[in-house]
Amino acid sequence: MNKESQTQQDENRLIRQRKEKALKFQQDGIAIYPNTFRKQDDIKPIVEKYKDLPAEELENLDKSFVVAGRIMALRSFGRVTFFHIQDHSGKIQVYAQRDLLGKEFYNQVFKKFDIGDIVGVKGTLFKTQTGELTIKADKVELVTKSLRPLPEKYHGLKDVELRYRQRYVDLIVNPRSREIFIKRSQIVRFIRNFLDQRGFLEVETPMMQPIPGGATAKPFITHHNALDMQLYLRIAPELYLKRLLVGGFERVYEINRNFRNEGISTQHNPEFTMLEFYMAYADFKMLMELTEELFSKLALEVCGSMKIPYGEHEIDLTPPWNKLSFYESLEKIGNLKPEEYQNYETAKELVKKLGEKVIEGEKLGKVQAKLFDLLVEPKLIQPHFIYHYPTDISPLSRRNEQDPTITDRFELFIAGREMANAFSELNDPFDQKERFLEQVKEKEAGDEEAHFMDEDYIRALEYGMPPAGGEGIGIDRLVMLLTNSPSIREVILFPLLRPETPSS
RNA sequence: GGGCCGUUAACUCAGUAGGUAGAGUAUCUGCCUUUUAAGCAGAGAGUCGCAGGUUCGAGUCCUGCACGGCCCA
Repeated sequence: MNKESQTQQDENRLIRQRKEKALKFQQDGIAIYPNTFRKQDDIKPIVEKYKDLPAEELENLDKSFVVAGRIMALRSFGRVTFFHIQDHSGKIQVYAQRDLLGKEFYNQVFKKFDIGDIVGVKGTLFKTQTGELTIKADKVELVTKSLRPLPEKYHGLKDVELRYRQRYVDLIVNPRSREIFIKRSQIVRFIRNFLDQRGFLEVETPMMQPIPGGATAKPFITHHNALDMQLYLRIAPELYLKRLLVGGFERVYEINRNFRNEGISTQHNPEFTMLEFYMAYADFKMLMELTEELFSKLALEVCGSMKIPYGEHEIDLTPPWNKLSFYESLEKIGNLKPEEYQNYETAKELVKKLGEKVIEGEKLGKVQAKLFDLLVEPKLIQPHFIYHYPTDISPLSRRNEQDPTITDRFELFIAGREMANAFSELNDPFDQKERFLEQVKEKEAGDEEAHFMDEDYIRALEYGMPPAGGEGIGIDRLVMLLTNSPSIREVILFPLLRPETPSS
């Protein structure tokens, strides 16, 4: 079905009526999409400033306001009409009286305005008998005609599919949705300030990479025509950011999209936003403190408290947070004995018993990570740093000085989910090369998520990268946490959906 | 990829035992100068997601498909 017939089929009586109405306006010389109205006031400041003023004082105010917004509700009484308009800041009631607007205008033009139309209003403030601050309109003019009816005023738009596909409608009618995205913006801004104040430089590194690296994940593949070259959408910016440490920038960060070619769930969207930052002359322990400070201050700023609700839980982000080594967590939270997780065969059996697959030739660290995912992660509701991950599953992390089989790395868990991943960076090119070679072996053995060899990255390390700590924080999950959202799709404006089919 | 659930008017939802499809909001026509989920009277509005099947008869039962949601992998 082509686009034209699809929109035609889409058309129902309500839309047809509105289109006819719009054409009639045009025939009568009333512009339906003029760009001449200039608003002077935001609604919210007016409401905040005057809503508590007594009626008599409002009468004597002698002040005119010029606002604009979308008509959200309309109550008409013959010669007088009440309606609410909504702008980006808030909502206010407007009172339109036939005798004030002129009989002909009121009957022939104003009464034909629809819910959803954007109008400009000029008028003075007063209070209705029920005490609501209201603008008495001297003038109402059409700014933009709306051709489609808005969802029901009381229940709003609930259908999640429609909310995601037509986010613009969701944003018009669901205040909760608007709040989430305003908060998201505040969160990102706060993080930028936080890092800027500490001397970090914001940078942008390639989203299209010839060798995808910095994480274990399946990449998207794309192609550049002029260069006739295969490219990958990045799975992480890590290796580029560390090249910048080699280049002499000692503190860098990037907030941008990563792309991972994996399933979709309440916690995964194929493209998602990640903060990564790198700090020279720092180690993973310093990053723990920095993370505690960032999250707790962020919660205080955005939610007004370090204790925040999430689903059925109350999460307390007040530092310091719980800290457990990876193995300790398997024992204390996963209730495993060392002999159960340290013995390769026993650990493998245990994973299978818990219903997960073990791939032939998988290393012990990977099997232990599966035990962790199954037995420990879901229980980490309050903030927990889990540190000293097996070297097997940490190909870019610095080895621990005492025990080379583990790394100076931590992950942060809140509400049963990974929120951050950080480590003292591996800056030894000899070791890094060996780790890459290990990864290549795993890749050849069939692990699609294993790292590629990145010769240029090794070359960069050979010039000398200062010792550093680096961390990645998933912004979407952080926003979920701070907005008490159960699904990642609630915090992404346009989550990936299959294309609309004409019949669905 | 697997399991469960959903898809009925523009929106939010009902729909009994398989017997011609309902409500509220929105829309249209009246009445109405302080309403606020305004009110009153009346009217119109549906390929019941799509395609098959069973049946005298399917929104309802069966199969497949599409889209979405939740859980699992």
